[in-house]
Amino acid sequence: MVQFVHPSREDITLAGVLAALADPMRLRIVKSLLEQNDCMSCTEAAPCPGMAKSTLSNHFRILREAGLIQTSKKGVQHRNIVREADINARFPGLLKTILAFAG
Amino acid sequence: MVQFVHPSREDITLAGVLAALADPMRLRIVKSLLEQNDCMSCTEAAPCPGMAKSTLSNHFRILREAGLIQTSKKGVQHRNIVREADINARFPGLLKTILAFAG
DNA sequence: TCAATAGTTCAGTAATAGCGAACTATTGAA
DNA sequence: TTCAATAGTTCGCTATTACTGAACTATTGA
Repeated sequence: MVQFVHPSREDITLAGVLAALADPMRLRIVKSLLEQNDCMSCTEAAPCPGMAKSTLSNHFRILREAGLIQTSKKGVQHRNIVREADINARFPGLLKTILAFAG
Repeated sequence: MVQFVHPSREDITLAGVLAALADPMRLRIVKSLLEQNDCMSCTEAAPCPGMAKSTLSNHFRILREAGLIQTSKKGVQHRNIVREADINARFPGLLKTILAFAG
């Protein structure tokens, strides 16, 4: 069983969030997650054409460790949701502002 | 004479801006530049204790190439200003929102 | 002309991204 | 139970990038 690292709300840093979002693919992933409001990684929901599974897994790990998403197991799959409440509590308006400009 | 690379306004990308700001030192540099509204790199204005000159130079280069600052020579020194108008035109509110949470 | 100052560039090392291959965990069916 | 299929992670590799001190360039002023 793999345990996921999720920083607590107060451990989410601005630099960490910005670094996590400073990648077009991860920006798209977060945007997509918010639009679907529930998303399975990899092939299904991730808008990542022709990207290696391991690379995708790494992107999700970076988002997770930055505190942007929460991952839980649901059968074989992983369910990822954006930690909107935590991010908004920590940096009000930041996520919305950034995503407004995301492709 | 060193020529500086400054992307045009429309070449400024969201990912580029976020990547440039996804470093605590560079966030502080930009914040400091805005507060002073005019700033010489290195020792004088940069809030960077004990950081190598080359590292600092590199940070300024990254900010410059992301389109966040404009550098011009003024005698021996370099004058750096934040390209507020360009950033705001491209991503209204983004800079203000991010800097509001910067240390 | 020369020393002092401000920055950049260079070379080396350390850290990180991206990839395929191998591995783990869960489901569902024979 | 056992085995194949599926979803992700981890590993080993290579390629790119960051950090640093040392050397270099450019400008000022004596």
